[in-house]
Amino acid sequence: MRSKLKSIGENGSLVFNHNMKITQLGKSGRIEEAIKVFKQMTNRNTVTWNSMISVYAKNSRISDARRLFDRMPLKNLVSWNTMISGYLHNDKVQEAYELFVRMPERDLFSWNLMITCYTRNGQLENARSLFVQLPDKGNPVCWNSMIAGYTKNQRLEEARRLFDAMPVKDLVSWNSILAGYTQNEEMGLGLKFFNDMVERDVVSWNLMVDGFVRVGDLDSALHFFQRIPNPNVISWVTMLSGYAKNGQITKARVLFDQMPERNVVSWNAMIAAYVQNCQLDEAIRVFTEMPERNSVSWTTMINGYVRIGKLDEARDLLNMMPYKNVAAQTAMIFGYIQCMRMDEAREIFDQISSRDVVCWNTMIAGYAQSKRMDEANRLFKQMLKKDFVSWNTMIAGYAQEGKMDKALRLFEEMMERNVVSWNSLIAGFTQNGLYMDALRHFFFMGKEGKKPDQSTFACGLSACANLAALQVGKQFHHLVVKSGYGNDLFVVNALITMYAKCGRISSADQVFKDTDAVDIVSWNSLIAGYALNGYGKEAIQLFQEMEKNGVHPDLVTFVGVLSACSHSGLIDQGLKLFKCMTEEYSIEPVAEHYACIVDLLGRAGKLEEAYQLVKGMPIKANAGTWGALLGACRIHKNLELGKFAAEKLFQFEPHKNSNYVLLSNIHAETGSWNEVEEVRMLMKERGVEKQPGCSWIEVKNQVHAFFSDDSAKPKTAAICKTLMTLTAEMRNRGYMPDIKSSLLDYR
DNA sequence: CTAGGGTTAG
Repeated sequence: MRSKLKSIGENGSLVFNHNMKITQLGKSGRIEEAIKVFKQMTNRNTVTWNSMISVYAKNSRISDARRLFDRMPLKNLVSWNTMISGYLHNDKVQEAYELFVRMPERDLFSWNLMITCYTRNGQLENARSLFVQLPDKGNPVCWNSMIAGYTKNQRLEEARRLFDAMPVKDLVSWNSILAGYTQNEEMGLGLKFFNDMVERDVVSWNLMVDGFVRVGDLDSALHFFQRIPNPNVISWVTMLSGYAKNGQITKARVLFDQMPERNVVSWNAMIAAYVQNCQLDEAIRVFTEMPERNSVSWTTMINGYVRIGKLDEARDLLNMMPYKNVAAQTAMIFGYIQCMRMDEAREIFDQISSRDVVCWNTMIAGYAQSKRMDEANRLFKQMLKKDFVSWNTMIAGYAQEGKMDKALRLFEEMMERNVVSWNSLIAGFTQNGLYMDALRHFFFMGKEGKKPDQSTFACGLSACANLAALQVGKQFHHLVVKSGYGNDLFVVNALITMYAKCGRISSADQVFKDTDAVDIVSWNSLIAGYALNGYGKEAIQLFQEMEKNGVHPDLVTFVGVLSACSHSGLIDQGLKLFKCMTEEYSIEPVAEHYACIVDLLGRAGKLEEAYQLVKGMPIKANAGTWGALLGACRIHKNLELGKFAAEKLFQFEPHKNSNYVLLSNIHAETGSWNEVEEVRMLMKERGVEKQPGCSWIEVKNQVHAFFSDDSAKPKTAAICKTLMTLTAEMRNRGYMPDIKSSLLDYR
């Protein structure tokens, strides 16, 4: 009897030990070893099965977990909860709910797992309705899950309302609200809340340190870190990575050396710190030194090599990695995409069995960047779970291809849109010259309650610039200041360009002067603005001022300053600057520079020289270059060279109406009417359509566009009548429109 | 063996 009991006891402790071993192996990702232990066990108990289910689930092998769950001999409540937890960790909301409904009895774990499952997948309304049904409201755990769900979705007010209504709050409740503030960069509110807390633990302190790191206030972060009564590994790692993110690698290393205890995360953080600062030699040294590595260690190293373009090293590491995971494989895919090695990227992608949304998005983005939208779309359609990034990548991809109809259709199919969705669409319209659509959607965005960010403003301003819509542009300016983007350089530079293109160079200048720290793009924008408005000398002065300020001009600067010379007829200056650009600044001229110089020489009557320059260009001439030459030929009525330039130009832009008009005008002005007819035939042959004449005016801060064939537009008749009255009035006052060119402009 | 707040990679 005694020995029998002893043997059961020994067996029991053996099972217990094996169960522990399975869990432990699962936690370090050594799933194959865990399976081996499980299979070798002769007497498994329910906990054994539950442990193995959990191990499978946490290593993204959810179908294996389910197979075990269905096969196990005796399920208890924990088995059901474990399986639901598995679905929670694998974002399978539907499957979790099916089990939740079917299970014989539920405890607080079951309820909380299901609620968390909903909140983690953004289904807050479903979570809420479960929470309402929850039988036991006395326990704070489900309340806390709801609060975290709301804060993670930026719904701080609703979180706060729940918090205030809680019958019993524990420290986690307090910390959840605090996390809402610190993680959403509301450090003013966060600090106040922290000070009001009657009790704090190390998590509260860590949240404060993390919050200050997020807003870039490292001094405050350090101040709080030093005041933590009992800092733990997480406190140290948070501070360390705070330094790393801000490029203070030395301080990060000092912290690492001072750490009283290190776990694998501390080592990983140090690797990440070196990777962020592109010190791969140091990173690999830490990687080699560390006592044990996990998948994050490997992924960080692979990503580090990818970042500096050392793909072979990255691939070697991936091959050496004992348990490859999606993140590491995705990092490798990303690397191949960056180097345009799409086939190798796809090969890895196809090998991955459990792809996550990041992996899919990376591959789709690769195809979008390579302008292979059909392949991107094929993958997009195969995706079961899409996030904002998936949709936004597709929208931006279509926009980049100029297929705004497809971009818009996807945008409208989206259930919910974020700022990036709006920005992708609006930027697409702007880049494709559909400025009115860009502005329209900017205002739709406001109606949907989405706040524009710096990128939205930059795109909107660019649309205003191209429409010369000064009044709307000014409104944008006010909105920009009100929204706190007045010092964002993308916005500032767009403002400069907007004012310049609207002919308000003094306003552009004012914006430039009012900005604390301008960059080279600001200088370039202002110089180009002066050039555009015919202020050649001022543009050159600004260029010299820029040099005095120690800002090195780039090729864009010279496009601006050279076009200033060509617009203002500063021929010698322009040629001198061109020489200076190549010789002193060693900037290789691009086609835009040549176009300016051709224009300059043309205006000076040096047509032959201009032609020789184009012929001698080391790079391929573009439409702008030939266009400049053609324009010069028109001024000097040089038919021979004009015809030649036009032929070249037609190769680039065979369907651009204005090129044909220009050539036709040369013929007409030299009296060659037969050739005028020939050009007309050529256009017909090539199917060149007259681009509808387009004009727009701003009335009461709204832009109204008119097209010459736009008779369908309501009120067009009325507008035309008014215009005729205006024209008559102008004529009465002695204005004679120049209709010479219009006569040649056949329809 | 299952749940709520804080760290490292994507």
